[in-house]
Amino acid sequence: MTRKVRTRYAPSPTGFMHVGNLRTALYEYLIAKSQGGTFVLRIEDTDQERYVDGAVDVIYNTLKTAGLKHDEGPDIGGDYGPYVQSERKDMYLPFAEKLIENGKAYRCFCSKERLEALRNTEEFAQGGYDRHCRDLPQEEIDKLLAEGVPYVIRQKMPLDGETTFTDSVFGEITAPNSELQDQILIKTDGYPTYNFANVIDDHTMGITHVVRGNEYLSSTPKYNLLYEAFGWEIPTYVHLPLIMGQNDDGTTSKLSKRHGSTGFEDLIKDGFLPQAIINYIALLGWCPKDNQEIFTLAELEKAFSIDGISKSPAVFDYNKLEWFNGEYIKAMSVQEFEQAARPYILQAIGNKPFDTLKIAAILQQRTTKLTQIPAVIDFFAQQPEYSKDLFVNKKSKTNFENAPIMLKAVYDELSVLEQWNHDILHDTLINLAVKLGVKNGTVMWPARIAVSGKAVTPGGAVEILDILGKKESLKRMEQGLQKLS
RNA sequence: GGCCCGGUGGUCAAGCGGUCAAGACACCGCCCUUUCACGGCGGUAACACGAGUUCGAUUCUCGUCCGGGUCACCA
Repeated sequence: MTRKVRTRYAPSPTGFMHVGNLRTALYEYLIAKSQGGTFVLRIEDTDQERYVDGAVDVIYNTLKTAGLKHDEGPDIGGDYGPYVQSERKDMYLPFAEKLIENGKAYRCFCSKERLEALRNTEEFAQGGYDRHCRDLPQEEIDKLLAEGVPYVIRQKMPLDGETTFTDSVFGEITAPNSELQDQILIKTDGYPTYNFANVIDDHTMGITHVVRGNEYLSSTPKYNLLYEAFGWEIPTYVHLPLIMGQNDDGTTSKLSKRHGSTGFEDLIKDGFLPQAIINYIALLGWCPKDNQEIFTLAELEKAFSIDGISKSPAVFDYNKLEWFNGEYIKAMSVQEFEQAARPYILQAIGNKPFDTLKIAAILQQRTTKLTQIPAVIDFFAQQPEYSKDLFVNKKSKTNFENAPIMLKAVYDELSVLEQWNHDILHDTLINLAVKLGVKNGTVMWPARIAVSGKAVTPGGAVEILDILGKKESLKRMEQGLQKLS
């Protein structure tokens, strides 16, 4: 009971890290870390046909950028290796054969053709495989074996009664055994099926908490029967509520690509920060005692507990993720933000020699997704076409009468400036407003419109002038004056 | 369809027999302000339904309805 906690993340290398999987990985990590346990990475590649080259790297990279450091795994080793299922291939068959000896499993020689034909019957729709080979006479088995007929090994399920197990999230769950099919344990290619390999690996690797998505809840009785058949200690099951996506018609279903970006990489490409993603999905299905929302990974490791996991599925909300992202962006130092934003800034300004740090500074407080950046600062690189109506603004008390006057005044003041920096620009313009006896906005607005050509910009007139530089600023103001005349 | 699970505002959610039913996102309004945003303040909005149990049900039980998951030599 006091065994040290060991959890495992066991993805198959498909080349794509779904946020549902990431969240599972996160929770396994947190369950282990919150109790001083060990987090293991195991690659489940028993499906040779689906194997994708380079997919394992996607897993490593994702875990790394997400900060989920595993304690044991294919790349770093450990006492329970190997950590790749294909490398453990030889250990599964003996376990299956032991089950045959105990009468808990049997060889099935049914051909794929027979199974295919069976599949189209009413009978199969009702109860699945007809257990044709379940009670084959020994001599028949020997004969088929001698002939070299390929076979699979199936689990012999109890025909009646029921199986009960306890899940630490969902509580006690009972299912009738008649629902359980004689599932395949070892395929004709000698590889174990996922379900079988999973049990063997989890046990031989000393996994104490089996954490996985709720979609496995209904197959858990089969797992339990396997553990019992071997006489092994049953692990603590932790089934996680599913992450759903909202469909166009208002219904929800398991989050998939039709709902938008669902891969970790995709989300990053969309401009989300790894830590924001982690923080958000941590709260999708789990709630801390005190309702705290912003968590560092380290804080999560402290606060996480299984009893805070909820039972009902959660809809993935891009809005809220974006809010988290904004919070993380605001919490960065300007330097950090500049670094994260740089590619997007450069995308907009190209090789123009603007100060990216200054641009980052005006961007930081109003950015919630890095991908928003290019569109809002495009005017730096090139003055957009704009209507002179922009010069009219009620709140700033500007109109076609005073706008040209203000702009000209600004132009005159700035054109004689020896130095060009934020503070000087700021003081000059504020003083100008005082001198003219108008509110700040009345001189700032026309200036900002003239140099940006946009009604909405990150930063005010002063910041933009500063970044643009004297020459470009004056040029744009001249054009603005022309437009107004 | 069988089996399993779930059902508190649009979304995430607290609640675990007695609350005016928290909080966050989104939305709306006001304030601040050289635009937008940020920030501050405030607002709209929920216990699926019906029976029980109980002095008292969002909370416990059952049924209904709705939603989801699962039924492969895929994981």
